[in-house]
Amino acid sequence: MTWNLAGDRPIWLQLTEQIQLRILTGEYRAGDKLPSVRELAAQAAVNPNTMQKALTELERSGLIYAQRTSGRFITQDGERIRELRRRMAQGETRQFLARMEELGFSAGEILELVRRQAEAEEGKAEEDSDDGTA
Amino acid sequence: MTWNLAGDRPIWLQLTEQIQLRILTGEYRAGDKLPSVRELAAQAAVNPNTMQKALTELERSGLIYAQRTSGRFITQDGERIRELRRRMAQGETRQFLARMEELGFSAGEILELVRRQAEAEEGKAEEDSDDGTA
DNA sequence: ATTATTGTATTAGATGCTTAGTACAATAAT
DNA sequence: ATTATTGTACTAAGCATCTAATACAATAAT
Repeated sequence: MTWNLAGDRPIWLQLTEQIQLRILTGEYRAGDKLPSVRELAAQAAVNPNTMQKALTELERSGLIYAQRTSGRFITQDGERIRELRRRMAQGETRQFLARMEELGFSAGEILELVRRQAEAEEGKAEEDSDDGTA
Repeated sequence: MTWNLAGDRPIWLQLTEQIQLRILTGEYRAGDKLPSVRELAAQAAVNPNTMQKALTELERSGLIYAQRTSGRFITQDGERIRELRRRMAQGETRQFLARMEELGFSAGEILELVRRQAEAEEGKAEEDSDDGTA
């Protein structure tokens, strides 16, 4: 995964979300040591102050904690991480359904769209990993 | 539908999106006259300049057009509106799938979550409109 | 002809975000 | 003991957004 920052929202917020995503997906695992503020800032090509703000936000939510000079670490509480992942998925789904219903689609139509889009992507992925043989 | 403005993105952008949504859903119909800039700004409780910027953006995309002193109107091109609605739906679906797959869910799991969430909401809606009889 | 409405443009000020630069305290590494 | 690393804090400057206050031109309404 790479850092992907859009211009229409505060960067520190996007950093918070993306680091959280890395924790939820296991790219950063429970108990792991995070790179230092300066290192993360360099990776993401942002100012250390901005990264600092993002990390402070993640501490507030309890997902990471700081130790004065050893660095920052992911929480040991794996169940908390899995639970948050479940809640995120539910939130995304609820939000998606709400937006689609605002656009005037019924539950059945939405399911059909998701099914078709998923198939389309799967087909594309298979092509990408194809060796070209028939 | 009511004006719903969050603080983490430019207000003029959110206004653009929400007016567009009203056009796509038929709340504003093809050929309709829009309220004046000042009127819309008052409705949304924002500065007229901000609403002006939002409307200018919608003109750029061809969804509305301005007539010097008569006001602003929705495009007559109904097919264009329906086409944009289809594309929006596809975009939302693609984006949703991408986010869920980032979270590590398979196509099958995603479909199941959507199905369950849709049922949950349907049940809730029925309760809401229920007269209380068994 | 006069008035009101509408789109449009401009300037100024307040606020938040981001970067840049610097500094300090605590402690791990040597 | 000394040095390097780390989290943390602060100030200043640049920039975009938003609000506020006007102003002007075109034309619909009267």
